[in-house]
Amino acid sequence: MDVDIRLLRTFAAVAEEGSLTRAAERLFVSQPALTKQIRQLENRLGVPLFVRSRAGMTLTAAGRALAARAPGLLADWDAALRETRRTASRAERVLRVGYLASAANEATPRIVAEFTRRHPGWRVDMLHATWSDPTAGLGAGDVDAALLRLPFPGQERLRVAELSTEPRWVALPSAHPLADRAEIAFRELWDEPFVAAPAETGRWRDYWLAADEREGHPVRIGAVVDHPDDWLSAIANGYGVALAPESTARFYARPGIVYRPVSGVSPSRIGVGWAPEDDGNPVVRDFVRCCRENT
Amino acid sequence: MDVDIRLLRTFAAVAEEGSLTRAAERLFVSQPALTKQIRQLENRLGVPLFVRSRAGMTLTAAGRALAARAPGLLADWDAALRETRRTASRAERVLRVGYLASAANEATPRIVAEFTRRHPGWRVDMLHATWSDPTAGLGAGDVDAALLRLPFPGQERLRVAELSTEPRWVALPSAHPLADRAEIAFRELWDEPFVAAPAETGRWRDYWLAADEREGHPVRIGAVVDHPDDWLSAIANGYGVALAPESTARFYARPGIVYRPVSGVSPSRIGVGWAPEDDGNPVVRDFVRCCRENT
DNA sequence: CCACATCCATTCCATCAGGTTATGGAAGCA
DNA sequence: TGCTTCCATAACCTGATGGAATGGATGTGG
Repeated sequence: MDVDIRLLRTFAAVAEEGSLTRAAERLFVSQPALTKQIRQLENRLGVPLFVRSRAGMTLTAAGRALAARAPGLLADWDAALRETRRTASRAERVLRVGYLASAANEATPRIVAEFTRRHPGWRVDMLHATWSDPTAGLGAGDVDAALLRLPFPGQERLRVAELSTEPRWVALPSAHPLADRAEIAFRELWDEPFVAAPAETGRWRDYWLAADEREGHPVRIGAVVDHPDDWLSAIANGYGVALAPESTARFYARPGIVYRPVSGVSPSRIGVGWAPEDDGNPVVRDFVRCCRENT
Repeated sequence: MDVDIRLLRTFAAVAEEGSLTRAAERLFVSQPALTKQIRQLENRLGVPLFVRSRAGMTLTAAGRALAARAPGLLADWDAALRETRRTASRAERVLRVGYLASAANEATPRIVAEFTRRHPGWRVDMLHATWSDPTAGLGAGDVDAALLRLPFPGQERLRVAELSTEPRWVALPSAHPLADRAEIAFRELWDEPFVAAPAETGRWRDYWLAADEREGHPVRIGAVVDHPDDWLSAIANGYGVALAPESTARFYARPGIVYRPVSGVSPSRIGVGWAPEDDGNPVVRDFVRCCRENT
């Protein structure tokens, strides 16, 4: 009669979406998998949770009772796991720092060096995040701090200190007609296909498509990627262009790709983030201070 | 990074017992299974939770953090499942009643008939419990009410109304030297091997061994059984004798077994139990009233 | 001092649960 | 009638899980 947490997550997703098909997309599994999971949950509880119809999945009274509790249970559960991880890394004297490829730059080694100088015996683990998680593991509590690009979705629930800004440039295939220009106006890129981050990154994706600075002009998506290497390949292969912070030109120089300054887009901001629970954590505070003093 | 509830239960058991071996016994699985589960939990969290030694399993700091939260999480989880089931059975107009074989007697059909007369459209599901759960499913929230033998472990957390008492008799193999006596004094049975309920039923098991009424005389266990049929077989096969309520003599008459009155033991009490959450539930209250008025 | 008991870890194996793809069936819509 | 949109089912494959037997380390008692 034991029910897996995964089943509860599935249930919550289906209850929210009102549809197996849509929930399946959101959870990145096939629809039949959810059919089975929901039925399994119903069997283990001995209670029907949904009424099936062509219109979708509608909650029964019992389903509503469970749906009302599910978010709280899941949140408590995740909080307990986070707390456990935090305890562990403190006990081991390890500071876990997530970073987005594009947010780690020349300052990073200085920051880490300064931190370890101030905290002998401590180790800094730098954990590389994919673009599908713009919080670089902070949102899930996998890290104690993170070097990020602002803004990102979920920012309200975390603490963030802005460290620096950089102009945004554009990455182009070298064969691109604009590739030999010294500087490019953003409006000239409006009709170009763009290489974008996965859709679930929401606001972050929009920011890098500069969706707000197109004066209503629609975005064309040429490819969706999740990782710097794929990003570079997609651009080199001519699937599209992409905005990128200036430092990317130095860190990800590659044959087949050129980087050019862009006018008419706001600069990118780099920040360091941490969880509100760590406001009083001297180690995290010190790491943030090192970030501030070394950028 | 999703962690199964089962792993948390395992973890809680191991943390409490301080030993894989003992926890394995308690959970009715093999010790290697727990070795694997604990390791899996540690891997998924990326955090060591125990320090292994020949003395057993000792919690690390992170392990203590998780152990502190685990009971609450598990309790919330179980409460949510209970609530969901309760909602379902109310919506379906089904009253689920658990019963111990020995607690259902001649009154039961009258109770159910009276209840369905007062609640047309409702159905009563009678669910038979094994002796390893003297709460007949109430403790786990599987039923809305239960017909029980008092006292039983966990009684404090439930509501109970006593319905009637019955003298306790003894069930003997027909070949037993005492089998042709009209009545037996309990002290004559002190040295007999007894057929007992599983050890995890604690107080309930002790009650049926009349452990308190032996004036310190130790109990001899001849067999452990979980089900009326096994119980009858064990007695008929001469593995031991057992106390039983008088009505058992009528419900479980069988060749090879005789029932005899016993003097010197307290009578057995039958009760109806329900969950405190249902104090305000008119259907459950009515069922309890039907029990009271029909015994 | 050696046999023994007590722990946890490891290995091997059988089983089952979970996922995927492909397909079916029902119902609204044009 | 054909198309789309739901969920259910079937067939298949992989990997996780649990059990039995065994190993290794470490105290303990005669």
